[in-house]
Amino acid sequence: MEKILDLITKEVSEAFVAAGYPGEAGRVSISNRPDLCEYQCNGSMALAKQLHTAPINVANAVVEKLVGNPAFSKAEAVMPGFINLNVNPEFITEYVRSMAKEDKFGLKAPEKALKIVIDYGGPNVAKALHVGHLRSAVIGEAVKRICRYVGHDAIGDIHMGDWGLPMGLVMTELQERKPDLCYFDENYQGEYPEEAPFTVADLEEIYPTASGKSKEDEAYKARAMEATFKLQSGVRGYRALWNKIIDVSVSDLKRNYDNLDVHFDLWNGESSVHELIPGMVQKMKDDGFAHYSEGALVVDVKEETDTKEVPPCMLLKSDGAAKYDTTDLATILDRMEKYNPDKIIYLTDKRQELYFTQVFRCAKKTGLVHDDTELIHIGFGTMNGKDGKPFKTRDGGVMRLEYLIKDINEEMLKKLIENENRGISEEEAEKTSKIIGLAAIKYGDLSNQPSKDYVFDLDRFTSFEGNTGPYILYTIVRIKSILDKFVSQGGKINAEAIKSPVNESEKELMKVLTGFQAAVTGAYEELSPNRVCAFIYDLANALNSFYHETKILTEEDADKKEGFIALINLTKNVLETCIDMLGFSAPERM
RNA sequence: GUGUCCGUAGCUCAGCUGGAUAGAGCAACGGCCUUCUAAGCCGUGGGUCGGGGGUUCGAAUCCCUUCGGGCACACCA
Repeated sequence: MEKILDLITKEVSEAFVAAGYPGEAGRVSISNRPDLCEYQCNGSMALAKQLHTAPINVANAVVEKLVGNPAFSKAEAVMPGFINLNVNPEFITEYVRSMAKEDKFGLKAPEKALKIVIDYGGPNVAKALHVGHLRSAVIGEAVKRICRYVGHDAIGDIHMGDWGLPMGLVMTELQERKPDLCYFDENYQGEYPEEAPFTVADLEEIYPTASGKSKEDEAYKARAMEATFKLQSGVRGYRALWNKIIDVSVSDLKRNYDNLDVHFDLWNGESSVHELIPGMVQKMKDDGFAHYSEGALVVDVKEETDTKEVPPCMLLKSDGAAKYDTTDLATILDRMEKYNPDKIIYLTDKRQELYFTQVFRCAKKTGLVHDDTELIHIGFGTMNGKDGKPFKTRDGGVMRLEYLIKDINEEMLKKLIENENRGISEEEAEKTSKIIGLAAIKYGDLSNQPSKDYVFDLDRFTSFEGNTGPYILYTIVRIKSILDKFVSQGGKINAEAIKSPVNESEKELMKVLTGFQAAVTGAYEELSPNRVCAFIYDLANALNSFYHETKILTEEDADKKEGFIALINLTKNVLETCIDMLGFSAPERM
């Protein structure tokens, strides 16, 4: 079904046409003066400017045509030329009733389901996830789920850093510590052992150590580079050892991402496209796009309209090694071959903006993608601490993601225990605290605009008052509680039995519900999950107001009661659908 | 230096393609639990939308300028 604003706009546009004006001027928006009206149309004023007439004359003429329209309970022209509208309650009621009946609350399917690859996560193998990885995972997962809900085919790819010098460093340090490992024996012919000769904890300690050594010790660095080269050129033992590193690391990453309820369809990395690079580079040379500059092989991506200098995209460094650029381009090539996506969306820190314009231009210019393939970079801002500077631990180090989540969950658990224990067992409390904790973290992030920096304030997030994830969950749990009680009293939920509103807060709740479709499509079009957050916050507020004004279970009029139940049931379903899109869920009790 | 993003209440943030009195939350203050979860609801106070110009009937929103901050500017990812 259509968005409610489109339906209303249609009525008003017809009135414009009937009055002899172009219909485009009939665009209706939600009123910004709720004390005066519910919806408004400002088209008369823009139109009057073109026609050199007084706006109020246009508005009056249009309003004349709106009189008697059953959709509206009020239509009036107000100086200097606003058209103020109130919609007939039955119009809203019917719309909400349709939402209850239809699949996806009446959300229109897209004309064509697009294939969308979403590149997010971007962890490095053998390194612990830290807070810097949080936004990519949280926003990326939400964007993926929103794309899917809207009706597109979205593929999430983690795109791990699993190939360059870091791998060589880890292997070098391993050899330093355990030189007798069979992996380093060139004459070794047998099978390599099942068991990895290290744990995740070892890896997480080994990498920084090795990285530190290589900065001070030239010889060490040279060995690491050699190890990297051996790995990349396919030396058997190095490949086998690398596989172990991947295995150990990936299973740990999976555990961490599972905790965040973030799931990838593809666990590809830089290594996945390694073999595509030589052919791709050769082709770019043959096609005349790549040329040497200062010893490096580059593709120029400057454009005449540039207001700043855009450096060329570098395929091979002057030492002949591939770069991050090269890997990303090869990844695009790989994705085009395998999935032929309509869009590829990247989620990284916004500092990589210039880098991605280079890569995207290069991909377009060299014909890696079609002219109409959309390459999109969502650059998100930094997660800051209360001091407004990038989030750090108390001693100034990088905060591990795992610890951050643990801190939140512990705070939540404390809070749950402090509050009434509604017969909740310790076990349930612990489970619930994790659910609420995740909602707090994700909503706290997603309710901000992706591109902006935001302040991650643990105290604020765990105090969970106001516009927070826990408030949304609380609202859902409240509804569940009423519905459970209703059912246990022998009631039957008739989901489609939406009745005309009996009071202002019920009407308001309905009006907010009608904004579902606009919120979801807006979030998709702008790739901004915060649109969904803003919507559910409004919805939760409207529900809570309604809750206070209306006694639901004790309502004696059975017809009214059936309507109340249907309405809060719909509200619950919409809220749960939305938080699922955002990537978290609600507990049964809290 | 060049480019780019940002500056809205004490704090954290909304504000859709310019519209009528700039909105929330936190914090402060005042009400509301014998009745569906008070993690809630209702209310009060708090703003020259960084400054200055301009376009417009009308600007937080568009343009210019200025101040203050973040970030990026080929062999790191």
